[in-house]
Amino acid sequence: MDKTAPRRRTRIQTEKREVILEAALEVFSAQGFRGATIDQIAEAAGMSKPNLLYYFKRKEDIHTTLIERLLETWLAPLRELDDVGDPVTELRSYIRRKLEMARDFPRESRLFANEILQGAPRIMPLLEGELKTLVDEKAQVIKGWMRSGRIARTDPWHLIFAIWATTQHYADFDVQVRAVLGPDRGGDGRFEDAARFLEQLFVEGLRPKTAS
Amino acid sequence: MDKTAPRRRTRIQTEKREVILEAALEVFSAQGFRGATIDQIAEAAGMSKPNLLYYFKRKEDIHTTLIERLLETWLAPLRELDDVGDPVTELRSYIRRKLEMARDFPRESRLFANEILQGAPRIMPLLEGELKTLVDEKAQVIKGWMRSGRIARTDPWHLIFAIWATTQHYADFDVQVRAVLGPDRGGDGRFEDAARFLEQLFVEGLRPKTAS
DNA sequence: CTAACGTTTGTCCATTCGGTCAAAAATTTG
DNA sequence: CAAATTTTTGACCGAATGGACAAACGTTAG
Repeated sequence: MDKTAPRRRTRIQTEKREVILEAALEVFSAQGFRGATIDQIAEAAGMSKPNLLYYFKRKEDIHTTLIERLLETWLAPLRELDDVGDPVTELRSYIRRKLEMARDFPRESRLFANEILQGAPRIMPLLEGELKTLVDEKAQVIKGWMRSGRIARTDPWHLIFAIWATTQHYADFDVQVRAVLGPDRGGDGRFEDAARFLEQLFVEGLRPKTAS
Repeated sequence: MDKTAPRRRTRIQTEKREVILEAALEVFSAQGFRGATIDQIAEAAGMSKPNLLYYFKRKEDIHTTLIERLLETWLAPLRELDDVGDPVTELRSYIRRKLEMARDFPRESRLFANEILQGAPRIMPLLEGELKTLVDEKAQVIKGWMRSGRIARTDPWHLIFAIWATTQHYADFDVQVRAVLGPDRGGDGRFEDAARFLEQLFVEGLRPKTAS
């Protein structure tokens, strides 16, 4: 008679858990795990602390749920990187998708950055497992492109790092980007400027064109 | 008779403050400001908490001192970016210097990243002031190079962001880089691989060479 | 309607944390 | 050496924080 079987989730539970996760994303991404308090999350979710703890037993459970869910969304663009079609076009649209994610989901990006910065205590296994596997796989695809001479020979792993770094920079270091660009250039247009720049950088580099 | 004049600093004070700052860098960079506790810093510095508080009245004072000091070191490579000499060489060595800083001072990089991620609450003025001024100035230098056709025309500000992002990535996301590269490729050689890759990326991009 | 189950809240608790303070110990100075 | 000053420490404090709990309140199915 194993009564520990996980009970079916109620409608209210489903909804409230969602509200909590949304609020927690806001707070965790801005304050980090230790910086965030349950009270802050509860207030952002519009409920009392004990009520929140009814849906998630521990603070860490919220964080874990958030990160697990995030990782899938986060890696989706890389998963889509495909062997068919023109390599330069493929990479260009990967960069574009990643930049759009930095624009549309900056909180998720910062949540992830926070976790990695602290040494990834809660997701180390995922990095060494799922993530590494996926990157290795895609690195092979890129290597194929290089072997067939359709893009320049270089290190595929570091190429992927460079794409991650440059795109996520616009989410993680947003305040710095805005501060440096100033009120005018730092406005909404900054993502389009970034897109144009990154496209050129990754495709052409900085070497001047020897006349057109 | 203003007796509040700052007393001369003792030898012991000078030394102990240094020990504390070193310990605090270790702890702050790994835990963030809120995540770090005075006890942790005190222990890392080999002294009792009240003793530490004798040298720095408040936790925030340590952090502020650390960041102010850091910013100078951090911007030094950019300051050196000079108008004389070959632009590609200049940029290449800027990238190399920044990458060396990521390798040699990863804790400083993470301290800075933590601060920016949390919205730069303690250094916003510096970003909008000193930092912006410097970047604007160097952007003009780069623009000059572009006008004279010695490097390709593109956005100098986003170019600087890209250099920051790609180099600091190896400090801030170190655990992820190691996890993905695995034990062999993630060893000491990863910075040289990164250097080679970044040089090629920024200079040539990915477009395949049209036969040599 | 009512019993069973799900949800919410007020209260409470132990721990941690930043910081204080007075007194002891060590060091410097005359 | 002795007085003055600096350094160190143990004990302590109030506030914040993660979490427990039982009682009250709502909802729903028979």
